[in-house]
Order: sequence, then structure tokens, then C-alpha cells
Amino acid sequence: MVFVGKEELGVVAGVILNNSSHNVDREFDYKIPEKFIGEISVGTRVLVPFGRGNAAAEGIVVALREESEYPKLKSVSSVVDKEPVCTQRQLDMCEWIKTRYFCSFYQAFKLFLPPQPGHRVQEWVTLVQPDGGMLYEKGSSERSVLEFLADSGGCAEMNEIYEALGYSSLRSLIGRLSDAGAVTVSGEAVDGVREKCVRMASLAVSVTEAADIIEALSESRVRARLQAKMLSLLCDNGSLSTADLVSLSNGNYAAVNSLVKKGFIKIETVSVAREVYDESRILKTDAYEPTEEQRPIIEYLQNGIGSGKCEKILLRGVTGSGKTEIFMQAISKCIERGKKAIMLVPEISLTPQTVNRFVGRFGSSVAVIHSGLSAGERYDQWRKIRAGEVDVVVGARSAIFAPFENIGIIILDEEHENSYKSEITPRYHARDIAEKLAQESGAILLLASATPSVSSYYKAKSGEYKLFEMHKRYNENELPDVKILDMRGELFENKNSSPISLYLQNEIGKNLERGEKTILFLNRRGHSTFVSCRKCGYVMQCENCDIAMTYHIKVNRLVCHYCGASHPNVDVCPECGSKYIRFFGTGTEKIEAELKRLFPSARVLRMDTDTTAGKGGHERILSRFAKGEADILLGTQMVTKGLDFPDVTLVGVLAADTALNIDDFRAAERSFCLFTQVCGRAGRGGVKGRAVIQTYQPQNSTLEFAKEHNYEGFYKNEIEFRKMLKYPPFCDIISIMITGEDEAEVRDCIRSAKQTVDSFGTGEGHIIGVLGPAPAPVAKIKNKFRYRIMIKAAYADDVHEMLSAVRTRHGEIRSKSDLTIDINPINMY
DNA sequence: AGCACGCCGACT
DNA sequence: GTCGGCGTGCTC
Repeated sequence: MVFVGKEELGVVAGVILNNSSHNVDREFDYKIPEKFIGEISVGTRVLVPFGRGNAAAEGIVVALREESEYPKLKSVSSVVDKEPVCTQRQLDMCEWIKTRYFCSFYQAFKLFLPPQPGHRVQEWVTLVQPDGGMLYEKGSSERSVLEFLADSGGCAEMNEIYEALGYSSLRSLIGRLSDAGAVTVSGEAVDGVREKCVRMASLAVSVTEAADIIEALSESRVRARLQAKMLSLLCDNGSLSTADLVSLSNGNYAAVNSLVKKGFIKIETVSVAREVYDESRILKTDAYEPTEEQRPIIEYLQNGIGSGKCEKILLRGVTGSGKTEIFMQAISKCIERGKKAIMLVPEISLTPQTVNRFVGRFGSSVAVIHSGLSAGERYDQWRKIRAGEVDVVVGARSAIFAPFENIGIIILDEEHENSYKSEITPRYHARDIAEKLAQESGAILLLASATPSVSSYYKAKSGEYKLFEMHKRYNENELPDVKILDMRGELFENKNSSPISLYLQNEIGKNLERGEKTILFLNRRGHSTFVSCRKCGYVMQCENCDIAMTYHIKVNRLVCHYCGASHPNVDVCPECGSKYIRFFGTGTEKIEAELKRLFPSARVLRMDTDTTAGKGGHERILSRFAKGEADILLGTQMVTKGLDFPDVTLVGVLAADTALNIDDFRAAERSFCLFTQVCGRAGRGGVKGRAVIQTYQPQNSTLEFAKEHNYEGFYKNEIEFRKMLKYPPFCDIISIMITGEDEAEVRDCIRSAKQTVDSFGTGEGHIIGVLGPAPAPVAKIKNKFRYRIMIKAAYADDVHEMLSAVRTRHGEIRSKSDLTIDINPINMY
């Protein structure tokens, strides 16, 4: 028994395993051997023997106790972490996430750690008696394993043996050998990501002694002169990394070693944090005097921070109204009160510019987390946060899990953004997590957007959130004039078959003449959205997905935008053999070609997933545009965010209809945001901008509201529609999806899920409606069939029992198909 | 998830 | 008569 503080800690650990299976997703008790007592606490990862084969499994200790109700305990076999990697508070949150999003405990737990590629458990089998094999018959599998081990130097990894010998029941075989005392099995957790280490050299003698040594060495031959130079470098700099020492002296490592041998210098290995920004190159900024609109909001936030009372606030401020300054002054106060701040930004907006603004204000007390960082960089950011070295985290969705305690404020900028919702298990929404976290920490939750989500604005209007609004653009720039262009007359009246209307062509021409910049937006990449045979009507489809393939002219290939598969373009129809292949639909590549044709001298930059691949791809294109290397920026969604370009005076939305007509109840909301955002890019820096939205449904009310920059009007209209048809925020939508390669099995599973749903009836009125089962709109992706049931429930929490039952039932069937439950999914395909 | 136990068909 | 199929239950 060991004593930590006043608390008496037990010798039994409650461990939850890293096992996604629902059946074993619970606590298992293990004895803590004498040698590990004191090393293991709640929040430490351990390896334990699990199952009949005693496979080494990783698990997280969630409880320590005196004794177990279970009589025959196995023992913890090794300890993974020197220190606990999470707190009790975080473990409680895991439980909450597990319940709410129907993932396993360990999947939730992993959210709180930096991603660790290469982290795995190895099982080592070691030969005990070198001649033990003699006990077994020649040719027996036991004998083969022992011989293999002897050949491998007496020790091998379980997988290695399996791959070499291929026995299907290797584990039980090893188990028998272990019982017989011929081998031992041990587990080891290996890490792909480690601390970065640097060897630092410093003087082992005093500076005066060094001076004498330098003099003596300088008088000797060539090589010793190098040593003298190194010594004098160290005299000047105190200590240097061995690499710097070698490069600064223009020398080599032999000289360094020689100095060590002579005892003049000493070398220590120190771990260093990988830096993700260079503070010295970022201009320091100070808070500025807030405007009349900003002041009351800043004051309100500053008064609330540190009160220990959770408060939820929605800030609606038009683009350019100075929201960021409000965030920074609030964070400033938060730090002053000794509390931590989390600043969430959509991944796509997390540019060096964004980071620089925060680092410029808060210096090195900022940690940054986003997907562009290497695993090592993320790990170091995580360690810095955990060690309490920073006060502010700026990051994308996953930064909400930063290992902070004592949080004062959580900010979600662009709170309407879809990227806050995770589309992989655990399918959490950062806004929900933030709300829960703010509640538990007694922190301020600040949601901000120019076009808040309908749900959040509704909550603000009904008093759940406090609402602040800002209507003035900071530099008093006017919002652009928006023209809704009716494309219906284009072909027959204007005899124009180009996807760019004559009006827009004319406007682009004017901009080119005046040397002003243009942004064109089209929500489809590639050249043609589908390719089909004019003779038989066959549409080129992906072999693995139930989706038409997109033609990409640059590589002359057909590409599937769902699974990424591609194959060479076809000349003849694979179905009927005719040569009449035709390309339909318009993507960014086709527009690029069209612009070349219409304006041969214009410099066009295309920005989509294809041109921004790789690290810093966005940045590269945006900065080229900012530097004036192009006249027209053409791209998908990504041109609507990011840098501000002062000389953009014209924005064109080429096909508004693709956004307006998506089969999703949020189509209007998304379109409104999109158009508002993209139009907001026109006209900064004094010149009034123009925006042109091309559409075949000019009477559409969403377009009208976007034209007028009328969020309130849009909201009133939209909330009525949602209320009438019972859509969020008046309900939660739950998707139950089965995916698998065997279509018949997938159908069986979804039917059984439907039976379970039906058996709950309307769940005392909690269930508003059930749709399906039916194939999902994209019925197959990557060779997996997808069947789905959609449920509308007043509150997702109220139907938890029913969903739980669906999952339990699916577990009982033991099918190879997967079940996914998604609360308020973003993608409806 | 794995793995063992257990009860029914085609093989020496 | 046995070898091996995968249905069912358990894992601290």
C-alpha cells in the first residue's frame, strides 16, 4: 500500500481497454504489482494481459481501489506513461462523449492526446531454454517456433513469428510454450513520436582556463587550431549545439570528440520543443482603442471572465467589424486573471496570418494546433500546454481537447462553420464540447460569426445565449452592390453558351482594363462533372462508388471525388462501343479554360483541392494573388475565406444553383452564408465592390436576402420554414447507418435496426418521425454499401435508450458490417 | 475484437 | 470413426 498525500491508494486498477468492440468497452480490474505501486495513477496508460491468450492490450487506468469484487485478477504488465496523460475531469468528459456520440471510451480518450502515428503495442516472445525445443518432436509447430526463436537470436515479435510461420492459432501455441516454461511473453508500447533531442556542448573548464588552452592549441598544428576555434566560440556563446559548433567553426565532429576526450568541453543531451512559429519575426502589437460598437462588448466580456459563472454569448458582427480585437482584449483579461483561453478557428482560416495576430499580441504564451503540423510538432504543442507554459491555444476543432485546467474563456470564431463537426468517429461537434467544457469550468463561451447558424441565432433570440451585434465595418467600407443575374435568357436571348454570362464577362473586362482584381467562385472542381455516351446514355461511374466520375483535363483522367480512384479518360463508350463521348457540367478547370479563351492576356490563378495539395498549398496561392501575380482568382469554397485582398472589386458566383438545390434542409442556410461571405470579399480599401450572382432561379428568396445583406430577414424566413417542417433547431436529426461490402448483410442489419427502432414506438412522443431504411443518396462508397435510417427526435438525449438498443442489437448479430450513429450529421449523402 | 468451447457434415 | 465448419459465450 502506498500513500500519496492523505489519500490512500489501492492496489487494484480499473482499466478500460483500447478495444473498439462494444462488448468489452467497460472497466476491467487488474492487480498493481509491487514494483509499479506509485507509478500508476488515474490517467496513466498501462499494458495488461487480456483474454484467454493473454494478448498484451493497452488500456487507461480510470480508477484505483483497495480491492476487487472479481476474485482472480491478472496483473498490470507494464506502464506506458511516466506521468498520467489525462485528468479525472477529462476522463469524466470521455464518459460523456462516449454516451452522447456512441463511440467507445478509448476512442473518446484518444481525443485528449496528440495523434501518435506509429504508436503500437509490440508483443515480444523470448526463448527461456535454448535447448527447450528438444522436448518437442521434430517438425511439430512447437519445435518450429522454438527453432525460429533460436535463429532470431532468442527473441522475436509475435507478428514476426506469425508472418514467418503463418500458424493461425499462434497465440495459443505460444501460451502453451509459456506454460511449459519454454518461452516468456512481454508487451511493450512503442512510440513513433518522441521528444526531439539536441546535444549541447559547453565548456568543462573556466573561461580563463579556456583562454590559456586556446593559446596553447593555436600555436600547434592545423587540426588543433580548429579545436581552438571551437573553444573560443563556446567562450563567446556559453553553449552551442554540436551541430552549430561544427558549422560555425567550419569544422567536423572529430574535433568535437577530441575536445570531449581531453576534458575541455562537456556534452549534454537536452530535449527541445519543436517551434511552430518564429516569435522573433512577428511584429508585436498592442490593444487599440475600441470603437463605440466594440467597447460595451469588450467590457461585458472582461467583467464576466473569472467570475466562475458560465455564460454563453453569441456575437454577430459583419465581416470587418473588428471581432478579432474583441477576442484578443477578452483573452488579455483572461490571462490577467490567471486563467487560460481556447480560441477555435475553422481549419481553413488557420493561416499564418491568423496565428501571427495572436502571437503578435500574446507572444510565446500561444500554442497552435492544426492539421498542418507534423506529429512531432503537435506533440510538443500538447506538452507545452500540459506543462502550463502557455495561456492561449489557437487551433482547429480538436484544440477544444487541449490539456488545460482553469479555463476562463472559450471562443469559436465562424461558429456556423461545418468543419467544427467531426465526420469521423467520435462524431462530435466542437460547439457541443465547448458548451459542456464552459459549463464545467465556469467559463465564458463566445460564439462569433457574420452569419451565425440558424440554431445558434435561435438560441440567442430565445435567451439561451446572450446576443451582441455589430453592424459597422471597421474602416467604414460599404458592402458591395450585388446583382442577381438571370441566366435563363443567356443561351436563347444573348446567344451565349458560355458558363460566364455576357454581363459578367463585361464586368471582368472592365476590371482587367482598370487593373483591379476579380474573384470567381464555383463549387465544383475538375473539368466536367460527368461524362456520358450520347448514343446509349451510359454515364462513366466509379467502380467502387455509386457516383459519376469527374473529368480532369490536366491529367486527362476520370476521377472519383469520393474515393479518389482515377483511370484514363475513355475514347469509346465501354458499354456500346460508340465514339460519341460527351462531357457535361462545369468545374473550375473548364472555367479556367473559358477565361483563357475570353481573356487571353489575363493572369488566372485556380485554387481548389487539386492545386492546393501539399503543405502550405493554400498559402502559396493566396500569397501569390495578394502579391498581384494574377488578375483573377478562380476557385471553390476555399476562395471565400482566408486573406483579405484590398484591390478585389469584383466577385462572381458562377453557379448559385448548385448550392441552392442541394437536397438538405440546410441548403438555404449554407447558400446564404456562402454568398454573403464571397460577396463580402469585394470592395475593401475605399472602392465600393460589385458582386454578380449567376442563377437560373433569380426569384429565390435566399438570393434576395443575400443581395440585401439582410441576415435578420433571412433568419426570420428560415426559422419559420424550420418550425413548420420540424427541422433543427426544433428537433435533432439522427442518422443510423450500416455500411459493409456484403449488400444482403447490410440490408439485414438495417432491417433489424429498424425493428428495434419500431419496438420503441414513438418513445412517449420523443420521436417525431422515422425515414427509411433506404440506401443513402450515395449508395456505395469504396465498395461499401450504405443503408440508412433517419430519425427526427425532439431531443437526441431522449431517444438515447432506443439508440443504445440499436447498437446492442447490432453487436449481437456479429455481422461484418459497421453501424454508425450520427447526431445531427453535416453531410447527408 | 479475438479466442475457445461445442455440436453437426465430408473424409481417411 | 475423426477433422473442421462457424454459432455462442467470455474476457478482470
